[in-house]
Amino acid sequence: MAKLQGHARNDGTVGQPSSSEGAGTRERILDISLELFTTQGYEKTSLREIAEQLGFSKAAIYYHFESKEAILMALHLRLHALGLDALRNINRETITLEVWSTLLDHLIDQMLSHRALFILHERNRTAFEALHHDERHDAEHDDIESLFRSALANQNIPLKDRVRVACAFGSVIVGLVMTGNAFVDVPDFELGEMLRVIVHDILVPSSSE
Amino acid sequence: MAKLQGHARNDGTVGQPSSSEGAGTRERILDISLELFTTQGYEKTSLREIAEQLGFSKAAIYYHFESKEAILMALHLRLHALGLDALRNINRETITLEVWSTLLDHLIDQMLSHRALFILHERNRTAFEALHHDERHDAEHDDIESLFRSALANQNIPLKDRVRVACAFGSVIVGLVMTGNAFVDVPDFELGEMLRVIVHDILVPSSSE
DNA sequence: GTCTATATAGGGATAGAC
DNA sequence: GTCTATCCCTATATAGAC
Repeated sequence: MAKLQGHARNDGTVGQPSSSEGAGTRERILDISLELFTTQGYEKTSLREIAEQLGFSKAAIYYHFESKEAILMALHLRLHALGLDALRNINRETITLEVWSTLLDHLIDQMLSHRALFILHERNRTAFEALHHDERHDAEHDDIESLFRSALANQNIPLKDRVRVACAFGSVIVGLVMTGNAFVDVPDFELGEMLRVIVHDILVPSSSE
Repeated sequence: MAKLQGHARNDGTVGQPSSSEGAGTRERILDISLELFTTQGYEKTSLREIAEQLGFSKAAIYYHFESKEAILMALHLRLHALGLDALRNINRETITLEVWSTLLDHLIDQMLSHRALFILHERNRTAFEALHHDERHDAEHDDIESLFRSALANQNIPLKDRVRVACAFGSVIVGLVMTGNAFVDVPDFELGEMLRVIVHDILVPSSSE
């Protein structure tokens, strides 16, 4: 687990091919894996299958990645690399529904631009959770999910509001990643606008109080 | 796949132990599997692991189930066995947002009573989808998911409404199964009421038109 | 109905040639 | 940077004793 391979880069560098251009094989591996992990699931996808689609042998993958898990980790880091710092640097104690509304607006944009990544995460929860347990990727693992989870557990926020935040989050998730191909014809901008309106309806409700 | 084993029941019978009371080993297997499949994922869970928790050997499971897949199928049938016929017998062409609201009310009740089953399904999408492809369990496979999916693709319903249905569905899913243990302290009835209110807010919005 | 023992296959991973 | 060949392990599933 901790042993680093000779010349492979296992860190989160999004990098170009190191010396001469090798057409970014590393990125091709990640792209194919992203697709297969999403459709078949992480565990059901074998390295042989990935290599097959790439046109070369299974063992070649090990030049680029230390292990199968490392591929998933790299995809995980792609998610982290999205500009979600805005979401992480908020004060979790004094947060209001209006702030959540703004955050979800940003999140909708990110999800529209990187739908495939979010779908991967959605459909491989257990695999990603196993990642967290194995390798502590420094500090507190701060993806968007856990940000929301911590908010949902925050006793300072009234329960009713927390449930609404959860539902707003769920609306975005389902609207963008869980519907399969139901809304593929709809332009991203249009779909995003609709979701923003609905999120607003959830967080600033007409009924009650 | 098609070969039936000697004395095992591979159909959907929820049945009691056949002859003398064997304490319903079949159901015990399903309960343990439900738990392990949910926490670790279907693929990551081995029959040895299941047997271990049951206190007997791996091979014994094969007396009760033809295969590992058959266990998942049996759990799938538990979902089917929930009284969701009301949802299936609706007219999909002339359905309105009000009708959807009613259906979701029922769904919330079902999810509250059988949370574990829905969580299992949520976290093992790919495994369940593989089931559908392998074995055509007669007729059109009519679980709740596909009911919603067909509604989301129904061109007779305005796009805006379809997106709202998706979000309402998503709110219920996330509120009940995707939040982990965030709302475990909240009594089912209270949580259900909150969700019903929010679903109403989504489907009968204050903003727009 | 549960056991032990075994067959068989496939997975991840490594060594070393090119 | 990719290959072939191989190791080792674990998984599902079967056979047959008790």
